[in-house]
Amino acid sequence: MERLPAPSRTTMTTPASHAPVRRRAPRLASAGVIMEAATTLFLRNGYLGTSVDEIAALARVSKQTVYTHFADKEQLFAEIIRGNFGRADDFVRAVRVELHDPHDLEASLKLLARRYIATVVQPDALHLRRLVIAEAGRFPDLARTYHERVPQQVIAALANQLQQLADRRLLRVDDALLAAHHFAWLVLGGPLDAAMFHSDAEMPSSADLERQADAAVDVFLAAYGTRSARS
Amino acid sequence: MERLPAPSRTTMTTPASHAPVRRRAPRLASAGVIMEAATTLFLRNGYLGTSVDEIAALARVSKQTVYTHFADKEQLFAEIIRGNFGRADDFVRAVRVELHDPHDLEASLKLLARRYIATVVQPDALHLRRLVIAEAGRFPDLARTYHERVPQQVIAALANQLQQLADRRLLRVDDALLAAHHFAWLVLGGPLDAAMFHSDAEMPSSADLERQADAAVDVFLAAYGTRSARS
DNA sequence: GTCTATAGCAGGATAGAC
DNA sequence: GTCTATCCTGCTATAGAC
Repeated sequence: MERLPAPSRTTMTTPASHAPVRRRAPRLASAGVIMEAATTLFLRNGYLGTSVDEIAALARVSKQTVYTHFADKEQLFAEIIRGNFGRADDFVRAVRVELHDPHDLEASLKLLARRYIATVVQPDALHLRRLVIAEAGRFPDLARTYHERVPQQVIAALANQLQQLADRRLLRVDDALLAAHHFAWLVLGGPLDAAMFHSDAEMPSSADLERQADAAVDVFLAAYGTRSARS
Repeated sequence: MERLPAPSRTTMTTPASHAPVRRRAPRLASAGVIMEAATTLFLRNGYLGTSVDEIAALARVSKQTVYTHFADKEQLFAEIIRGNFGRADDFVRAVRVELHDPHDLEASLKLLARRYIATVVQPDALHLRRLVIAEAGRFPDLARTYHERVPQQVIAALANQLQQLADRRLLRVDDALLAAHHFAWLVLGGPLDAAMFHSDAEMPSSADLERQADAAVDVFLAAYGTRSARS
């Protein structure tokens, strides 16, 4: 068995660090280390591509210790995915703050668009997305729940704010949820699609992504803005 | 070992049935049957989730026969993915035909938008997409090439036609490739994202998808149309 | 709770007969 | 080219000592 390097003891035991974390009894130290190791390996090699032996080795515990904390490999996997349900919370907050009472709506949308892309094409977020999609056949409930709790939460928050802006006549929006989808996919579509198929190394430059973010907002405002600002 | 049902002898030996098919020597019958079986299983259960035993059983050949036709499991997988590079050809042709000299541009775009969604959320196309993304880590070159040859071909064809329409002053387009991305993701974003996370059964209704297609085109034309047609 | 050791089986790939 | 039989490795999960 290959000897794996010691796990970097970063603080990620419970990614959803805000929200009312009512996660049963406080797990012992080793459980956290195991989850950390398993997260790394599942994200890198997928569910079937990761063995419990590897997880134990990376966590520097025996395989049996893994099985005392988690009933089986499936449960460990599910718990890891559920532990990431809060992953978009920071960005959701940013949406609410930035669009609550914007002085310059176009500037606020462009800022959010850039941050939206940055949040989503972050390697961990990308690999998590790939993983959940890859295992949607094996874990259909988990995939559906993840979708509702993470990406759809962002869309819902956007829809909320767009509706408020429409109420104040700062946007012309009929269907706020639809408009939120249009914003999201104008902004994310290109970068996210490319990122899903490419390895981490071959991402577009930040400058390029920012130009795409701005262009997406221009299109969004052409359709939904109150004053057409295109040349 | 579970006895699998006989493969439905449909015609899919070489999905890219048009294009200059220069696929070395004409393979023997069994190779086609094996690829057909392997395609079914890879799409359903993923690369690691599919065993060569299962493929052989579904193809009704012995495992050794699989290995006489394909060097190993990886090569069989790669050949199957490459066999799907022509998957978008029909839609690409439709783009060229429909936007070549449209009498009613809005109607043509809405027709294409509906067909675009239908093409992409088709179960086989969806599972293939999931599969390629899931294995992007294990087969990075294959994933990149697939992306260039299939989804990006569609975008490129769209960009071409949008540029021609812009030359004829039927659209206002600066960057045709960017505009094509905007069209693509306004149309596909919502449905495709939902489909990637959900099982086949829980797709939105066709009527719903058509309304989304129309709404996406409305937004596209608000930004890129020559006469703003929104109320 | 943690370890070492192992059961029990399925995986990819090959040998050798026909 | 196709088969049956087999090798050997690696997998999930458990037993049993401490």
